[in-house]
Parts: sequence; structure tokens; C-alpha cells
Amino acid sequence: MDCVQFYKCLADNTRLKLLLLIQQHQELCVCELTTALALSQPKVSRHLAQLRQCGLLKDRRQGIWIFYQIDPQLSQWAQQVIELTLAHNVRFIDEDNSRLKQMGSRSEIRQSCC
Amino acid sequence: MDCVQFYKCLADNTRLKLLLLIQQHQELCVCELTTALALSQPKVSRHLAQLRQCGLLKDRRQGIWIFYQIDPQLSQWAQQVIELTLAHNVRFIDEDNSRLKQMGSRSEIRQSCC
DNA sequence: ATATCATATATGGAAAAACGTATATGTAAA
DNA sequence: TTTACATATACGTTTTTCCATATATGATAT
Repeated sequence: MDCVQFYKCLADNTRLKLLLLIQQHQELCVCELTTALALSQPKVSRHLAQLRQCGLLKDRRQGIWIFYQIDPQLSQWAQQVIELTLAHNVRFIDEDNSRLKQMGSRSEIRQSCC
Repeated sequence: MDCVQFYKCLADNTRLKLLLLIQQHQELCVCELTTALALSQPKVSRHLAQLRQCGLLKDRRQGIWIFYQIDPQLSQWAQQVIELTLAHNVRFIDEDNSRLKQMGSRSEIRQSCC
């Protein structure tokens, strides 16, 4: 993992929020992330693709939905950086988290998603 | 400290090397950094200015030379991120460190600089 | 005062990144 | 086998970032 490339991934509002939300919730699907960030689906998808291609995220298809999580193969130090960032910047994703909450409880989401 | 802005500062080869070198050596002057990175003086200076304006670095004038160090007022978590990055990526600045070493011993440098 | 050395900034141009819109893919249900 | 839904990708444009070159500033020594 090239450290400059890693930081380029974090150096964008959308991508950093995606990462921190996923770090916080373990796993989220694209429609949850799109709602949380209140952004267009292609925009979210494009940034997720970049994070996946760089090895920060791993995707998992489950029927219609695709869930993203932090790639467990990501270098330890990089994972620590993400953890540290979340721990000290929860407020950065406050609004996104409340939009996410408004979608309904997680169990409902898992059944009906968007 | 806005976390996206912080990561934008780390998301460039030159700037990340500058930061890690300074983190490792506590304090370095511009001519040392220019030699270490083997880059033009304006280029180094421009990136140092950006890191200073964003609050990552602090400068100190001593006669003709200007020394840079990590700004002690930088948020704790951001400092930890820099430490963590250096600890797991020393090889990233290997060549820069050997060019730095070739300049002569630190005490000599402090007397005659460039 | 002038020359010199270290460092900073300004400017215009080139390269890279991000975006919106349109479209494609892939799964599931009717 | 169409339709609908979630997600991904392509394309052309705009915005941002980076750079090389030239020039300015500020300190010291002559």
C-alpha cells in the first residue's frame, strides 16, 4: 500500500465520509451511503469504486444490494489511521448519520433496503 | 483542524516526504530539505508554505536559515497519524535520508548550512 | 550602500481530479 | 422475457492542483 495513494483516497470530502461511515457501522450498502451523504448515486458509486480499487474497501453482493466494508487485508497502520480519524472526528459525519438513522432501523433496512 | 484539509496536505509525494523527514529529525532547515528531496527550492518552499498555512508546520528563523518543525499546536490525533505513518513507512524516505546524510554531520550543518 | 545568500511569492500554463448526465450491467420479480 | 430496481461505468466538461520560471524579500557581510 503506497502511502501517498492511501492519503489521496482520504483527501476528498465524499470519500472520507464514506470511509468513516463504513468504519463506524462495519458494513453499509450503496443505497444507505447514498442516502446518508445525500448525494447522487453515480457520484457515490464512483468514489466507492476508487476506494475498492485502491484496496481500502471490499464489496459483497447480497441479492440486489452491494455491501461495502473496510477491506480486512488493508495494512494495519492504514486501518489504525482510519480508526483514529473516526474517533476524533465523529462530528464530521453527524448529519450523515442522522440521515442514515431516518431510513429506519437496521433490521428493517436489511429486509427492504431502499 | 478540518480533517479533509489535513489529508489533502498528506496527499502529495513532496509534502508527505517533507512531513515525515521533519517528524523524524525534529527540525530541518529549507536547504536541508531541498537537498534531501533533490528538488528545486521554489517547489520545496511552496509546499512548506502550504503545510505552514494549514497548521501542520511551524517555522523559526535563525539568521539566514529558516527551520521547520511539526507545529506543536497541531491536534493530537493528527500528530499521531503522522507518527504512525512514519513508523510504518520509513523506507518511503530512505533515499532522501541518505542524501541528507551526505550533506555532512548535523553539527557541521548547523554551522555552515548549505 | 551594495552584494550575496537563503527563502518566499507571483504568474501563466499543464496535468490531474471531480463532476453531471447519460447509459450499461446484473439481479429479481411478474 | 419483459419490467423494475440497485449499482456501475463512460464521456465530455469544469475545477483544482501542480509545476517551472521569474522575481521579490530579508538577513548578513563587505
